[in-house]
Amino acid sequence: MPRNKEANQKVKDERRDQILSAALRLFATKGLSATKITDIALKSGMSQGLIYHYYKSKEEIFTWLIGSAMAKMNEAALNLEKLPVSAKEKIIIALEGLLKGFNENADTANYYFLITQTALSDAYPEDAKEIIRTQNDVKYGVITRILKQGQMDGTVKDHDANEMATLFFSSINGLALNKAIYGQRFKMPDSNILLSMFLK
Amino acid sequence: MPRNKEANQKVKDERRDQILSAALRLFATKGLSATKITDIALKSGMSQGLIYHYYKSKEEIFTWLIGSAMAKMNEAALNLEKLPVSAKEKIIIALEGLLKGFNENADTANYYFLITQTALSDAYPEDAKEIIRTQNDVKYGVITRILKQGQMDGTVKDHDANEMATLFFSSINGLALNKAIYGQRFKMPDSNILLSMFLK
DNA sequence: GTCTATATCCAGATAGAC
DNA sequence: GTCTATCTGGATATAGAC
Repeated sequence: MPRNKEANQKVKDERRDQILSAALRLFATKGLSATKITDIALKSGMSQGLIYHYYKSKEEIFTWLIGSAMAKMNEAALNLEKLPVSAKEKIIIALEGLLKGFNENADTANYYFLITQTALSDAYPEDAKEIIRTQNDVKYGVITRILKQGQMDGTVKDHDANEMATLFFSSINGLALNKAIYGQRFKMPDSNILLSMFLK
Repeated sequence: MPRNKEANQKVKDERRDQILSAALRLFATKGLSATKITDIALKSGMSQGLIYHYYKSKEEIFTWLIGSAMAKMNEAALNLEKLPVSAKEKIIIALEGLLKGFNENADTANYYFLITQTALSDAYPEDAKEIIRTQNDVKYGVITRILKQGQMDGTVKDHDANEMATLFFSSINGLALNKAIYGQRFKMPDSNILLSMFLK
């Protein structure tokens, strides 16, 4: 019995992951409202009914995705801040890492779009919006602090750091959306062009 | 009789405009699928039934909006290209005009978001997607040509012009989305920061 | 032209068999 | 745990009165 319990738990986790990964792509390409539970069931290879065995509702799946996306992003941002390198280096690493992520893993761009949609739209679950509202400024804070540090050591341009951070994420977001739209056909621009906004 | 005909036509046009302007805001904040015809009716102050007197379906309203948005943008782009000023000046005018537009007219940002959504999502009308597919490269073409001209006269940086154009619109799009999300609370960054990506 | 009432359909969620 | 069948609500679109 205790043995089976573990095995069962593993199956359960796998199922939940299947659902999440199918849902992520569907939500990103169709939006929450236009994604039907049957779509998710079809794509994850199970019946509609079974979905409800693992999640209470479509909204719950959605909110779960947003929560884990924000958690991953914030973790990455905080790890970046702790790296034992200069501010300038951190900015280069961040930017190149993000662009590379978009190229190598389609889900990365999808997560970005999901977050944008959710923040913008009234039609998304309130608790998902709440997660974004409370957690979005973590990564903004990290980049702003790094930029300010770079200004102190003279490697970063002397524009307003908050405005630069806004442009940092606006541009990244814009690129993510382009990537999500055009997929393989989208050629990521050279990171040096973007860097020239921030670095002296 | 011929007199009334004109008056009637005017009322009809006004009604159609009311519907379009209500629909634009709703589509931009909720997405196509989550926007109900009753929402549009409520916001434009008429009954559901009447909407169908002016438009065949929700999708038709949507496609109409996309068409007019693309037409306006392309017209603006082509006018920009014809201005009797230097390439550098054109880039400055374009960027500052866009940022100003986002600040002064909320609909501008909404149009951008609508277009992004439509390009990305399978759940949007095929003819709307087609409009974007065929017309989106007009403005890309304009900016790319201006950038190349600026490279020839030595005022624009020597990165790949296509990549710079991509970054131009990605950044603009990202800012438009931020504006659409945060409205008044969003402070547009100084255009000089963005310009530093392109100008020497 | 405009409204109210309604037919029709479709999707979310549940129930119950295996 | 998984499926099929079904309940139920809500949204699109239409019909018909004024």
